[in-house]
Amino acid sequence: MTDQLSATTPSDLDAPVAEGVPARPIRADAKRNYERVLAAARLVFAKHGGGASMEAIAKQAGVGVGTLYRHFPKCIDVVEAVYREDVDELVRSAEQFVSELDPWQALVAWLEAFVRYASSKRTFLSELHEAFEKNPELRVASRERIEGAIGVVFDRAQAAGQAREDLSAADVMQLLGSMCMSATLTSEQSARLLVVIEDGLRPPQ
Amino acid sequence: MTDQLSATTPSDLDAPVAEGVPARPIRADAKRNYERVLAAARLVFAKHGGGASMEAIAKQAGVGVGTLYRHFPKCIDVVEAVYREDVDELVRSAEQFVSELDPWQALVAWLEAFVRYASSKRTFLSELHEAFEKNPELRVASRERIEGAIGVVFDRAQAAGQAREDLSAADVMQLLGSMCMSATLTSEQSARLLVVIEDGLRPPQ
DNA sequence: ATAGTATACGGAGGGTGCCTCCACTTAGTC
DNA sequence: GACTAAGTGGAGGCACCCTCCGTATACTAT
Repeated sequence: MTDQLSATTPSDLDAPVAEGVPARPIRADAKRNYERVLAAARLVFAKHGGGASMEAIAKQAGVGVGTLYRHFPKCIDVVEAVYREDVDELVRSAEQFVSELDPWQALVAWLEAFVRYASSKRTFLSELHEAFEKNPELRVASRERIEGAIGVVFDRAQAAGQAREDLSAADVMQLLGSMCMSATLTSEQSARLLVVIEDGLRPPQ
Repeated sequence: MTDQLSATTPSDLDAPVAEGVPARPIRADAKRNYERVLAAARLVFAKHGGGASMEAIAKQAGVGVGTLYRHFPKCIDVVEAVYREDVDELVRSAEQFVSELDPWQALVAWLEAFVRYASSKRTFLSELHEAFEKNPELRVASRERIEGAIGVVFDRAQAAGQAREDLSAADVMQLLGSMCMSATLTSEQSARLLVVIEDGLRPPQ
């Protein structure tokens, strides 16, 4: 019983498999419901934490549980899909900042986006952990994607002489990531520490 | 922790614990069942992973679920109690190794015990994470106790000139702990890496 | 348009797990 | 031995995950 939707990102939804046999396109209502469920899940997770029930998500999305399970065979698949979207968002925001802001501002903006992203995962850690356990590829792939995103922003700032040269993007990731993972971090504290990190990233005078 | 019972349910409704005249002692059958449950839980967790059901644990222990819940009001409390015992064991083994082995052998023996301990947590991580989330004190206290244990062993090895001087026990803990936390570590790999670490801890020639 | 069909939908219900409740039993005390 | 607080067991309530299948609907071919 394999379900193609479960492990795909929304961008894959509209294209049939380009493999000779012309599969039917995804039905419009199915695509709509998939997106509604995902949006609902994000909302419910934000409100009730990662332990929210499938019934609650289905209700919020205005669909039956059967529909929900059609798109996400297992409970944990919803968590995974939301997380993948969040990582997408983080990657996309890096590109956006690079195109709109000057190198230093883009770096700061992205670091702040990262802290926001990480803090939205605080109520969620157990479930995310479970998702990583079930599917180790998710952890590795996500880390790579995030490192790629910060790489773009950070290298650009370095190239512009606005970030110190003796660090790599991976270093910054390590520093910020582990800070955000700490179980006792408050949002005020993270704001203060982020300033410290930002100042520390400037080239030494 | 010398008294396991008092640590699990500190919120007793008992009369004010006046030093001299204690309330009734814990009944023999209650104590016996507490220990049977804990032993059963360890067994079941080892066999079925941390997601084992309370019913399974009660059955393995040969008690009713009511009894189980009397001792451990919440499911996660069982996880926590087992974990606390494991940390105890780790601390005790440090003392034992120090008293029985020479400084270097004791260090190696303890590092191996730690890797064993950590690997027994592999099937358990989500639940442990949840326990930490519910009770942050557990994480901090356990870390301190473990660092205390390795401190004894490592400092002794340093004092005997059998471990390099430019490291602290916390450094060793950091190195080994994060190695063991990696989600993709196999037991063969951990054995190989442990040898690397052990050799690296020797004083430079 | 219309008919035909693969696809998708909904939600009742099966199965399981956490936890509560309380009638019964028992260890410890007098 | 009688008394009583402490402890026990397990039926049952509730919530949750997931399956199943009758019904509805979006697409396709004509």
